[in-house]
Amino acid sequence: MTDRVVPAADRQRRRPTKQGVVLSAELIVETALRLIEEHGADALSVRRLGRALGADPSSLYRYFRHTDDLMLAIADELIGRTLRVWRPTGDWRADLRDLGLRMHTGALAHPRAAMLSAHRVTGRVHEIQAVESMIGVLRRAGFPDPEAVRIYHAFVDQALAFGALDSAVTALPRAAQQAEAEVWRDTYARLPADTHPNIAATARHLVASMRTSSYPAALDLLLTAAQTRLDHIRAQTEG
Amino acid sequence: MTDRVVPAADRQRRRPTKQGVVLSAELIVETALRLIEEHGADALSVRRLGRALGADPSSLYRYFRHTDDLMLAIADELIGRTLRVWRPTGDWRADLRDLGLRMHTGALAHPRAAMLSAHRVTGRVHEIQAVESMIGVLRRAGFPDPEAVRIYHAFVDQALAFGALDSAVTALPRAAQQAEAEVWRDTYARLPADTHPNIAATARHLVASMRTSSYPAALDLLLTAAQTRLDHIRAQTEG
DNA sequence: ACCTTATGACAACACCGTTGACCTGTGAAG
DNA sequence: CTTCACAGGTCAACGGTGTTGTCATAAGGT
Repeated sequence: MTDRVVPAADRQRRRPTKQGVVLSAELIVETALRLIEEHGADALSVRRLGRALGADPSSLYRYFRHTDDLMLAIADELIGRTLRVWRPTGDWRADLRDLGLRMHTGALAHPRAAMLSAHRVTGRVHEIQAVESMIGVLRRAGFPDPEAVRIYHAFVDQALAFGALDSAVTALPRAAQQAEAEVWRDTYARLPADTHPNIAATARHLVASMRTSSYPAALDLLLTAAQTRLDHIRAQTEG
Repeated sequence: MTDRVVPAADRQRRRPTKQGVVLSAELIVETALRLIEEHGADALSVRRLGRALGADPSSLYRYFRHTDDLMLAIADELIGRTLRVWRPTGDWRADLRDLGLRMHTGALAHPRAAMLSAHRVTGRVHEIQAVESMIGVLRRAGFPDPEAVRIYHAFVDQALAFGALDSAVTALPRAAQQAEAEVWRDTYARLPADTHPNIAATARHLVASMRTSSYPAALDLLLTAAQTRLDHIRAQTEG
């Protein structure tokens, strides 16, 4: 077999499956996303997806080389949805903050998909658009090219990494999730001051903080550091 | 079957396998870690682990309820190893930097375990020790309690999130991993300047940067922002 | 109306985690 | 010593997985 996949653009023979469904890459991706959200990340298998579509599992290999290919298509679709609602204003720091928060909440809206795709490079249209936009924001802000790339890399990976981490938490079974919250209240908050002075002194803040994601804080720290760097660069070029 | 697992402490009948190996939870964990290190993350399956140990795969279910159980045992072992080699010096920034990098490389040394445990709160001794140490470092540096907790939370989640993210990349099949590297060279680096000016202008830096983890950069940005915050706080309390 | 061929279907392969039933050596009790 | 309960190793099987070689057929261009 050389390659059973035909590029989406070249497809024309829209032949329905036995159950009357007309397949397409888009339909497959949509169905996969629905499957993941409704029945969990483990619900995504070629066979189950085929069943959900009303098609033989092997038919999907006419559209995607292998499951990994499909994962990338799903990831790109998610990127596209996030980017589509982002409206940059020209204020680099506010724009990046907005985008970061959107990426994070976007991931949390599809936790299982986010967990499976956060670490993938798709090289597809939506991702390319996103990269172009982000680097553009940084360069227009005045960051020299190497610095812009460095900060872009850290920024995007941090958004994806926290998105996946926080998604993993929400994907935990209800019981396990509640149990983890209780560990902070019942274990950490009760440690005696003589053996664990620092935890005891900050217990109240710990319990409060650990209930929520630290991503907004981490994002602000990253942007603050970038701002510092930018001020430094501007001072140098002026002086 | 009620439960085929017997607590490690209660075990006494040390019966060798057909191939003469005497099993134990420790031996299984060690062998699993070796397997991951030597043959990649996807080399770890119950069947392969059984083969590597010289035992029937189903024997392992006498020691661990299921694979997840085994993964957690492995993760627990890793936390211990990381913390055991950390020696704080008193310089808060250097100490946190050192710990962050150790956590990250510790995760990368055993990607599968890192991916499964990054988002879990164990409440066990090693974890508690780590929390106490980190918050202690920040408080001694002069951060007020709410600020110390905020930065601790962002710091530890960042280390865990990047550890898991980068682990996921290395856990990818060889082929997929190489394919991703090629996307930057063959797709991004070849985009024309008229449609994607920002990517075209920074292509060289992008290809170089994307080859490596952005965690060190992200960590330094976080620490820089923390330093800025600390300077600000000190100026206020002095003035 | 014909012919090509894209595309769907089928069957098979080699793997996976997990479990119920079985067998046997171990170690303690008599 | 011998006995004997049973921990712990083994076997075979189940239902799942991704993937591929082969075949059948309907769609579309000529």
